[in-house]
Amino acid sequence: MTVVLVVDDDPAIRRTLAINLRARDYEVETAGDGRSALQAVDERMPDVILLDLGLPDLDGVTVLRRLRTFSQVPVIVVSARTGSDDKVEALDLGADDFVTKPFVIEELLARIRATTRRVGVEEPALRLDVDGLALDLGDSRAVRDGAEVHLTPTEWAIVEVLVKRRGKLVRQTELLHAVWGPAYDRQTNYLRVHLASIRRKLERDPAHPALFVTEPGMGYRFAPGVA
Amino acid sequence: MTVVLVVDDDPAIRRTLAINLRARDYEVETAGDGRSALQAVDERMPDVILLDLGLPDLDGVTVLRRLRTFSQVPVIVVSARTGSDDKVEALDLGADDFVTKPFVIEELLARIRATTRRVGVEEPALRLDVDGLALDLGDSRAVRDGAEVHLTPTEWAIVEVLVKRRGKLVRQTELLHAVWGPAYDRQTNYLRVHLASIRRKLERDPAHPALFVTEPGMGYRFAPGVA
DNA sequence: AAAGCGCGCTAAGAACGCGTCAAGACAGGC
DNA sequence: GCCTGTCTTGACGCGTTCTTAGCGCGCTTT
Repeated sequence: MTVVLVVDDDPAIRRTLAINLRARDYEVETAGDGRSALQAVDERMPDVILLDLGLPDLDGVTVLRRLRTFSQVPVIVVSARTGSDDKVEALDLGADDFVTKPFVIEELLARIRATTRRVGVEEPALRLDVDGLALDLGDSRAVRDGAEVHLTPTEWAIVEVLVKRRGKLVRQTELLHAVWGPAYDRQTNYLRVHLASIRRKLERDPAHPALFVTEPGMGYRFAPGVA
Repeated sequence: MTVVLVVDDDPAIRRTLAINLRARDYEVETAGDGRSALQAVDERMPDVILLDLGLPDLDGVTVLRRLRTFSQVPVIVVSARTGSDDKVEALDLGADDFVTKPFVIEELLARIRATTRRVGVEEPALRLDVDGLALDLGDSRAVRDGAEVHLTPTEWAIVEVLVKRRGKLVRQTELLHAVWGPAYDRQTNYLRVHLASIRRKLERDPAHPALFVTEPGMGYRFAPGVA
């Protein structure tokens, strides 16, 4: 699980970020000033830090400088300062990215993903862990109840499409088009056969699928957590 | 010397960036469209790419997608598109940063420094020692159970790609592209033959590979420690 | 109630992918 | 010019995966 440390003196921003991050399956730690931020880095070893520059005790720049004396953890500065001087300073002190307030949450999340990807941290977007099933699309690995399961290329192709749109209905023609190409729009029996083997490997009870659900007449849906 | 590839359809921007970068002792290569950009990556192996999204032939997003099928080189998107959707898309496709035009040159330079610094930090994975096998990518030396083993240039090229992405699946087309070039995408038999000799030299039991694992239909994976 | 449809399931043959071997091509060094 | 090491190319066998067809069940339609 990826741990994000949010450092900001404004409780409202801490809360907003925490909610959005937790909704994306990040684990969130918060700090309201520089000292507790540095302490939190020591204790929690976060995978990425969102750092505001305007802190009550230490300047954000100072926090960054001290941090870099003992840790290489990725830092994304989130600040109201828009001047390029501030950006240059922060980046040269070891920050990995610089986002100005007000920010669009989607963009910040994408920048977190980009940064963690570069550093090699596992992304929650590509990793997922529900109901005893662990899937890693980036690594192409699947683990059911602790045991590694082998999926064939076609099975992976189907699983990827469904998982990337988790919760949403994917029509049969869409799946066929994505996996086999436009010419196979009508080969719904392909799906029946391969979904059967996918369920046999990934479902807890293949006879009563809880994860890879059929919507009769429409398509399939990856519905985790809708127990 | 750090090589920067500047991809933009506007000659004025190419020139401006080239002048500024050369003044900072970067080596600069330029490209005005997507195809020549991808070609330049193959030929010059740049350390960082500045990529405009509005190109005359291929969309910048397409360039990025294709690029990521064979190279992990850092990409900073430099675009006039300011929408957060564009940013999210580019970042999730594998871009490392996103700068909007017009940009302050100092900030762009700082972002280049930040990106290259981050990539340089994780490099020292050049030596490794697992399961009786010692590899030194810098020296191109391999030692199996105390005895020095000789690898051919092609074998080294393959091993390097796999080891640098240890644990991750590397697709056959990626390997072929990285080792033989874009024209050899289909020559999967090259891989079969060379992987055989790599295993004969590096695996403890070449008949049952534990390190250089095949993922049928997908690619290969260097998976140390997954005993 | 019967017919039609869509889906899950199974099993078989066909097709594919991989590892292996061996022979030929090629280049560099002596 | 020959020798050595390397890379390419083709062929074969084996195991896996995909395709295809057929059957049964449950739901919807007529």
